[in-house]
Amino acid sequence: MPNQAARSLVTKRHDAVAVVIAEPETRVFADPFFALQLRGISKELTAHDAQLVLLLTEGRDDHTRVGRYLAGGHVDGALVFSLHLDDPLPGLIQRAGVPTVFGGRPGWSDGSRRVVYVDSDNRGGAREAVRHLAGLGRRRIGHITGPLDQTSAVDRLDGFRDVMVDADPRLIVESDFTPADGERAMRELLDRCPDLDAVFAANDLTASGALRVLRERGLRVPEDVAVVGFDDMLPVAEQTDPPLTTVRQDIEEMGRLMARLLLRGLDRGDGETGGAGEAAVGGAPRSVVLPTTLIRRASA
Amino acid sequence: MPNQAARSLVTKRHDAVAVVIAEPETRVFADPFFALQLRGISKELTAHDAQLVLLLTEGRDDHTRVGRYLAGGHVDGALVFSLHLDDPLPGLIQRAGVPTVFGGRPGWSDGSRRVVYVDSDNRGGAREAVRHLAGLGRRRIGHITGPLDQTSAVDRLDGFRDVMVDADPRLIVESDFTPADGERAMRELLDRCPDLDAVFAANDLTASGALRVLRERGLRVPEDVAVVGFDDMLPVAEQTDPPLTTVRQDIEEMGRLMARLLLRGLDRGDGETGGAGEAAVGGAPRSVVLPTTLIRRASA
DNA sequence: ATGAAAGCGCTAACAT
DNA sequence: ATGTTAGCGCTTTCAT
Repeated sequence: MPNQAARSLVTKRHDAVAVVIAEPETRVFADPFFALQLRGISKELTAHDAQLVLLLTEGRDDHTRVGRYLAGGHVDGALVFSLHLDDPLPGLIQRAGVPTVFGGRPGWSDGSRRVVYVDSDNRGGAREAVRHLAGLGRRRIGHITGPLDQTSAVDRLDGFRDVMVDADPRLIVESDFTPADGERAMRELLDRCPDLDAVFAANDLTASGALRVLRERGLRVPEDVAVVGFDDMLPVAEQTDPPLTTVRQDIEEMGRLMARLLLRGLDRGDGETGGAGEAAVGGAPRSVVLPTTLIRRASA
Repeated sequence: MPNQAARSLVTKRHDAVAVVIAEPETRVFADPFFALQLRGISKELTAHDAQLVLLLTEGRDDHTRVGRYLAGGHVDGALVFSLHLDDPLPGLIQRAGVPTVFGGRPGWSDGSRRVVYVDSDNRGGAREAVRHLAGLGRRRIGHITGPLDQTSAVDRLDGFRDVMVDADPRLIVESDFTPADGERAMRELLDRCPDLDAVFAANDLTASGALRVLRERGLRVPEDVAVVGFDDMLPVAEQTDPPLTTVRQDIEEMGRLMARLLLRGLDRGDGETGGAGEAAVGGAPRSVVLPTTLIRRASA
């Protein structure tokens, strides 16, 4: 069997793609989100005989290591996740000159660079969630946000505001996508506005925490307070009591699409079509935003 | 900066190790288990400047692909997880001749090969769990097992039997480590033995499903039925109602240790010591079994 | 001590 | 169509 090192030496191709996950906190892995994306990515990569090199970064010092690795030309491209606003990674990556697709719309304001990303329609999905609540006759609708240094959280908040134009600011409380902090946020919301009749939580994990607090306070869901989440993580959304009405995003498909866009950009695209939200068939890959769907269960 | 391909061509080293996760079902990623192991592995590898190449196998056909990759000499070694009894992977790996450390005791009976693995003391932990229940005065103790084609599940069942020597066979029901099937198993247990007063579930996820069924049937935990889990996955065990008494295993440490053993076997061991359950300091790496601890919360 | 050269195993370009 | 050869960028050996 052929020796890969010799092969790469002459072809300058490695058939390997780096997946960079910035994991500043413990949170990332408490959450099936990354696992699902990874799975989508893995499927697409193996279908193209490319390997997945996983780069987990725990802190600032790791960033330089990742930058070095990417610049070292070990991989043909990179898939990068969960950038926060102040993240030095994009700069490093650009300097490394590696073809990259981002997971989620990057947050930096610099419009000069043309970046390719895959995201869900967070804003549209949030609007649909809140409109659903309003359609149920709810008027005092609270929102538990995600961490506002991530665009997904900001976009969902914007969607909330699109519908609740004059929302009482006390009805919005920032949280961090974890169940535990979802509990804290729900308590705060209830303390500020005991008369609220609905909550839109920025993800399912947060919603599950909120549900627990509601029950603990003796409030019935959905009769007293209706709850909508975001993500539709099956193991969470179907197991809550009551089962969660939520905005579904196809996370595995996002991963698959990221890999596909990257591979295509690397000229390995074989003209394959199909799949919802496909980017332009020929030419340079462009960002794609996938649609979301409201899944009605019992909580709203 | 140096070209890695050229470097590997002459040094025959890649500073990369493969992590192979056999993922026959969807389950693997619903479960934070692998994420935690991965994190431990990643930490140790990056500390030694080695890269992590992730190989996910979805089905039989993927096995040959993995075998080919491993035999292709792309990586210096492999870390292999979640083997089932009938798994063709070990054979392929051995044929590929790649240094390997297994996660969890491999199940095949062939004692001829000397394999290196890292595992928790599943049997001992299970014994401790059941003794705790017995110490609470419980007599009709049920056991919801994991999938019995995995050694971890078998070992925990053996631990259960060590204490409950003459256990009524109806008190044992096989499950698959998921919350949903945990519910099913708990119902079955209750239908068979309405008088049971305790349950040892083979993992926390299963226990959480059992807890839900118990509440749904109006049984109080721990007054009517005491429950002990296994794993101590914080996001699960602390969030259940009531919080779960469980057997803790240090999953991240297992991952770290696997990587350390492998690296040492590759002669990259720099004499580093420390860490519980460390294998022999010099010489070839040997398997290590990490201790478990009972964590008392409210459910038993 | 520093520098020149051979060769790792492959692919691509060239010659037959 | 098949066979031959240069050279990818590094490390290691050997000579200065």
